[in-house]
Amino acid sequence: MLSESMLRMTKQRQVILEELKSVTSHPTADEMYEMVRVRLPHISLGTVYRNLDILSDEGIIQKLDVGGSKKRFDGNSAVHYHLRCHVCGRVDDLDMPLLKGIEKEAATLSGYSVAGHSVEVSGTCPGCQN
Amino acid sequence: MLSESMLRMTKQRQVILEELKSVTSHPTADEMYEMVRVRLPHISLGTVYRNLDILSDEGIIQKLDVGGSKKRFDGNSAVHYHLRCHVCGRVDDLDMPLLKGIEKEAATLSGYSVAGHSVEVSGTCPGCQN
DNA sequence: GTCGTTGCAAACGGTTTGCACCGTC
DNA sequence: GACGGTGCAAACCGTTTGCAACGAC
Repeated sequence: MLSESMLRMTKQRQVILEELKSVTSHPTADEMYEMVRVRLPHISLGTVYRNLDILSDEGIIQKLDVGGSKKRFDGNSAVHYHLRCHVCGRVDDLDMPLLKGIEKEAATLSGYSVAGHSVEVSGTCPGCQN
Repeated sequence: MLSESMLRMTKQRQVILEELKSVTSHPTADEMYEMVRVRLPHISLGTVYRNLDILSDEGIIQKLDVGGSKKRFDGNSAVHYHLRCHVCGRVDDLDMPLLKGIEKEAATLSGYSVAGHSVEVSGTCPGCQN
């Protein structure tokens, strides 16, 4: 696609992408900043934000709008559900089959032109249950 | 419960609750502020935020953590799903039966102590489809 | 050489908070 | 009259943006 041909692979963009792909957690922008700074100590937080935005616009990564005030990022661009711990805030993948019928049902009920759906289960993660 | 006995029903709190219960939309805090100002022109935005927080802590209303940067509030405290228009940002109720099995399934798969779940369908609302 | 990208710092938008006064219980 | 609630404004926090220098193509 057109926008792809304009994407320059800078050192910063490459490291951000590699670091995100290397973890199965769902880091926030400032967690990504800390991870990337190990390899690129002079990178700025603004650059991290800009690249995470660009990479998610391209569909290479996912920007998650789960509960909580901070957005999180997911190196896995496939649709899948999430679990969120309301004690420590961590977000885990929920490896469950997708609810296939829900989008068509929602479209019929509401008249919306449906583009997607998300499911978030909240609770206490094993580590926070003591 | 203890906290309930300490709740004072001020004019501001009462009007905020009445206005939220009177609409089926899911207003943001500043939309609530505008709605309430019709009846209480001198109310402050901070008071609106404080009361919305208190009322949702009491379980009288719901604070919605749906996609988008602003939190929204729902006078209907029963669990239900939502639709969000990614063009105009409006949030509608999705009147669908709850997915009963999903919490138990998630708990089994993840080891989480599950407290709840949410489903959000996104797309374009009828009004934004032209 | 062009033009997208970077680092920096300042600005932004939504929300929270400290304070002195006010009004409900 | 005690003490929770209010209005106001300043602070806060995550995120975005303007700008001049930089570097990938």
